[in-house]
Amino acid sequence: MAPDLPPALARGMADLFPAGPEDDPDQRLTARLAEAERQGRPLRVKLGIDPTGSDIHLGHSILFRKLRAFQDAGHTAVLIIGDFTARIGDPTGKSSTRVQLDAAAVEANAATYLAQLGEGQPPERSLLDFQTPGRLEVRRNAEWLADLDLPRVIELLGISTVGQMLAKEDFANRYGSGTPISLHEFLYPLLQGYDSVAVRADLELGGTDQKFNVAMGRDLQRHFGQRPQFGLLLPILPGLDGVQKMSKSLGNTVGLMEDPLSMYSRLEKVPDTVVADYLTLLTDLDPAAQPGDARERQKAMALEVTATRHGLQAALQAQADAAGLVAAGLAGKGTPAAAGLGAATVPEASLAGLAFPLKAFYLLSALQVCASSSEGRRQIQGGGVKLDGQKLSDPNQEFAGPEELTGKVLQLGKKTFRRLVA
RNA sequence: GGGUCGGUGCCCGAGUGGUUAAUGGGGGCGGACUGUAAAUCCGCUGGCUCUGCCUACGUUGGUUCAAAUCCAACCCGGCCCA
Repeated sequence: MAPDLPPALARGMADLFPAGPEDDPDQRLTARLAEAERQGRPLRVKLGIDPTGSDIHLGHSILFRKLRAFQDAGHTAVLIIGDFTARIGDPTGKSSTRVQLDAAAVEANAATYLAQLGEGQPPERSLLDFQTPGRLEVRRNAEWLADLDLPRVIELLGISTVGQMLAKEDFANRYGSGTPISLHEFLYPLLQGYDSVAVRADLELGGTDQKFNVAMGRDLQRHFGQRPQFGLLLPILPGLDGVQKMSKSLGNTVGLMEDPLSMYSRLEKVPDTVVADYLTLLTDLDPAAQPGDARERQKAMALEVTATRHGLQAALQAQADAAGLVAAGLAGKGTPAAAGLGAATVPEASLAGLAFPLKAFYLLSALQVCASSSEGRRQIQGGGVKLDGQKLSDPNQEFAGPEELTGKVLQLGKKTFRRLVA
């Protein structure tokens, strides 16, 4: 690793390659940075995302934060939206009409991604700098992948070998365990690598699981007569369980768009073992300078991460509310200070449009606090539902009209709250 | 293409004609406990404004009073052979 990479760029880094002689701009990122500065040319820093879902979570955000660090250092972020790769990446055979539908969904996802990254927002309030001229280039890879002709595809396939592909950890695992691997999946690393060729990347960012693909980009660039890119890899952020990676399908994520209270209260109970990682990867604080007490360290981390998204004011309010809820809970009686909760931190739920009289379990599903009315029924029977601190016991309890509920706080478990409004 | 084994609820995995949304584990949710955590213990874990009614064991048909369990075709996958 280069010891002299600026701290903002080096922070949290898991791997940087190649790492050859210190003065070789093709072998050493610091030398390339120095060269770029001499030439007055920003580096082109590539980050690819596949718009396969609609929510960005903190696990994704560490890469965007790093990309932002390069923007702030004066370089050009090349954000590649994998609208083409996201489509072909789907599991086995979809009909062509299905592919068309997917294209629309992919485009919709891409739009929500950009919005979550802060498109249209001033730089200080968004994850990426969308406004400073020359700092951001958003590209879609269908631009150059959709029209690849067969000869070119065959050329790409010729650059790698089955042996190389099977050396990739993911493929090796699946092959070894008898899990299917479709042939087109072999094309994936090649297409991602071709993205680097298309945008003439100097550097690609990715998680450590991307090493193979980033390295493939280097091979392809060399094949097409370009200077191979560097690869800067960041760790995979552990999820809220502290064990597995943060991933939506594992349900251990914190969404970028979550309200301050839920963001804070989920973060402050993350396992001690990952607090340092979160501090390093999600904030600019010095982990070593944090409180020695484990609980205090959790709180400091949760506060700071929440503040990076919602501002310090909202984060402090969320912290106070979370503490208030706990205090009320420990007191073991009465409302968890429904009135004391900061209005901004408790999401509102509208009663408008509901048909009265309605039963308690139906309220839960109608407000989408529970996934189904059956689940609502079970939660009430399980004693997990409170209205203004009063435990509900009968799922069939009826409310005659909205006035019985308006202004009250509906609570499911310890961390889901809805302020009922007309 | 041939042979063979297999496709069960969020995941893994029992079940091989007949009370029952379908053993068990994981995960998830709720409760107790606690540092709002971990560990542990308990409950829940298909849907429906639900004392009942629906839909479920790859798909479609068939046999039977009765099928996830038997038969046929088809779809999908692993392994071996080509």
